[in-house]
Amino acid sequence: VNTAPARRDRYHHGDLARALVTAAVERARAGGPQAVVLREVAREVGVSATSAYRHFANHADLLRAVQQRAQEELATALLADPVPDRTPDPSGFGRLRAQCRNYLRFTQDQPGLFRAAFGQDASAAMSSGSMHVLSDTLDDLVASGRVSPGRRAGAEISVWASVHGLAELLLEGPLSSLEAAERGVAVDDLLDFIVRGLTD
Amino acid sequence: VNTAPARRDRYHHGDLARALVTAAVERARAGGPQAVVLREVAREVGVSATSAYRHFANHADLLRAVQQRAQEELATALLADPVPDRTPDPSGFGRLRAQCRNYLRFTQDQPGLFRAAFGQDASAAMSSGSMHVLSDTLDDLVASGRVSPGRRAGAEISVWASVHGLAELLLEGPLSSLEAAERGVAVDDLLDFIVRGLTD
DNA sequence: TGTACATCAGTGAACGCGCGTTCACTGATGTAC
DNA sequence: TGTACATCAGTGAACGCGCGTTCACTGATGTAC
Repeated sequence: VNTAPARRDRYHHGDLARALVTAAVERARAGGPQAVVLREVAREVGVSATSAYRHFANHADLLRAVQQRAQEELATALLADPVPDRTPDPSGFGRLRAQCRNYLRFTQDQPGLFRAAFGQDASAAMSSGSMHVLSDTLDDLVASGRVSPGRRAGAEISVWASVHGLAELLLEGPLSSLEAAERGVAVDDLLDFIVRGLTD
Repeated sequence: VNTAPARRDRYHHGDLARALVTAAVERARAGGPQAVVLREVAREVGVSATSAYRHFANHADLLRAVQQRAQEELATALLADPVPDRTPDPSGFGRLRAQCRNYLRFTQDQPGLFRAAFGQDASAAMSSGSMHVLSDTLDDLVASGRVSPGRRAGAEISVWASVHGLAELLLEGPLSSLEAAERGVAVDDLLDFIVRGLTD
């Protein structure tokens, strides 16, 4: 797309590794992991394609860096408070619901990054971001007595799976043809479904 | 892989379209949608690459046929009875559980086909297989009084999302590093989670 | 303060790859008469 | 029953593409003395 190489004043870039990752992330944001083309990324930064090999072993290595950044951005997005004026939360599940909504919102708003975050070999995410966010919230629900300890075990996996699955189905799966209103209903239904699954 | 072209006795193949799809499906089974290489598929069938264009508009068209077959195979797999000697089913949710297990089993046993079924533009699946199977089972659960009518609305989407999500996370997502035993626990937890989500 | 030199970070040209697709074509088939 | 001919289903050679990666290289930097 942007074929014209960027200008650069100094021969040495100074922070080329970071610049390449940033450009690569923006490409992924716009077009998913497939859009992370090494030569194109270098071109955008205004550097020869070869120079990337001073900082990354190969293309897959660059993609791994993008994946990590995408996962971080997703985890950060989960923590956003979607409700400006905090509504009352009698059930106590408001925070969990908000995080699930944020997850689904992120996948809709940033499909490219979402794809990049969970592409190819995403095993590294196990110990990272989104999982911990959900775990913490579930821990608090147990602490406040909303969720019984017996329901806690493995709950983050079930919750995560539910949300992740709906995201996939809506994004490019069989539910991608749903209208906005239908999507909203599906999301609302799923949130209720999740809360019921955590209680009795 | 198999570079040697197949032999053929007659000039006209007779059923080339079907033969190409079958070969393409087997490639997808082995290596996912990316393994469906038009030239390679033609080679395996023992036919020039050009001949494929007598039966498919282009590569994407062939891939669509593969996708459809993969979806059919998944839907069929859902109906398999995984328990040879039928265990008693006091809760009445045995059939739903079995179908969910079958879904997850299919994604583990046939990752390539699963990827092919839900690749790129899978919107066609909306009206097809897996969805209907789940819907029918849920309808029966309502009919037999196991699930209240109020819980029925949109339930297939929530159930499907849960199962599909766990499949994704286990397959190439962040949970791909789980051992077999841990996977089993995650699946069992999810099934309980789903049943609870459907009831109260 | 000046200089030699190892090291680091960049360059441009080139390669091989194998794909999807198009082209002008030829062999086989089946139907009208 | 035989034959002309339109149509269908196949062929092989060729093209353009743009990628990731390697190569031998050059410019800039910083440190030891």
